[in-house]
Amino acid sequence: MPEGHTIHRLARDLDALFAAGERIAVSSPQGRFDASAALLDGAAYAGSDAYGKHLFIGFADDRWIHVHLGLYGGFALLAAVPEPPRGAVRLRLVGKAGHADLRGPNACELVGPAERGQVIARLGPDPLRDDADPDRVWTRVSRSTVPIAALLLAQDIAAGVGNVYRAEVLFRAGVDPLLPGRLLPHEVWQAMWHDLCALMREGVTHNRIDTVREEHTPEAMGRPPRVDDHGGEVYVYRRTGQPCHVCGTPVATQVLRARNLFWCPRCQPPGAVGA
DNA sequence: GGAAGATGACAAG
DNA sequence: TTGTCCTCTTCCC
Repeated sequence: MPEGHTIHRLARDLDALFAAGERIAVSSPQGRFDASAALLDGAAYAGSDAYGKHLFIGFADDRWIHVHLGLYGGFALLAAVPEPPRGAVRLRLVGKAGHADLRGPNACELVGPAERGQVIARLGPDPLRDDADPDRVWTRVSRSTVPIAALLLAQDIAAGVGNVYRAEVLFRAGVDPLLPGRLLPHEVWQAMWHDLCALMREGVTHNRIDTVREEHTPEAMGRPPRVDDHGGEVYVYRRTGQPCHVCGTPVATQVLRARNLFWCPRCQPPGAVGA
C-alpha cells in the first residue's frame, strides 16, 4: 500500500477523524510503543503532516509520532467503536469520532521538532507538496550515471515515489528504465515530473494508483478490468509476461537494486528517451 | 501447517 | 550487495 500518496491521504484522513485540540487516547496494545504512548495518552491532537513516505502525527507541545509504514505497514482508520485489538497493533489512537490502528510499521517513534526536522532534511522534494522544487531533483538526476529507475526510488532525490509510480511514470514517458540519469533530456524530465505530480495527486484523491490513459482503459480496449490488491489499473507494474496494453509485447521484469522493475521492452527499448 | 512474497529503508561489510 | 526488520495474505502441501 504505502507510497507517498497513501501517506498524504492518511494525514488528511487523520485530520478528518480527529479535531484539533481534541484529547486522544494513545496506547500500544502490542506493547512496543508503550513508554511513548504513556507520555502522549490524553494529549491534544494538533494535526498530521506528510513528507514523502513519512507521516508525522502532531500533538500539543510540538510532540510528534513519526510513522514510516515500510513495506507492509498499515494504518486502519475506523469510525466504529474500538474492539479489542486483533493481531499486532503497535499504536492505537482513539478519539470521539473513531479510532486508528497501526500495524507493522518500519518506524513508530515519539519525536520533537529537532528530530522531525532531521527526517525532513534527509528527503528530496516531494511531488505532493506545493513547495517541491523540481530543479533540485533535476540537478541530481542530470549529473548521475545511475539508471533513472533507481534514481526515482532514491528518497533523498525525490521523496514519496515508490515502485508502482516509478514503473508507471517511466512507461508513460516511453523512457528506458536503465537509462543513466545524465542521458535523460531536460524536457523529458520536466514532462515526467509533471506527470508524476498529477498521478500522485490523483492517487491521494482516490486512495489508489491508476495510471492507464483513457484510450487504453479496459473499456476502450475491450479487455477485462485488472483486479489486483493494489487496487488500480496500471500499464506494467506486476504484469510480468502479460501483454502490454499498448503494443501487446509481454511485459518484462528484472531485479534492480533489490527491487522488482517492470517495463515494456518495445515501448521502452534500450536507450529510449521518450516518445 | 508452512513458505513465499509485498508498493521500504537501514546497517554492516 | 547482503541481511534484517516487521505483518498479513496467498498459495501450496
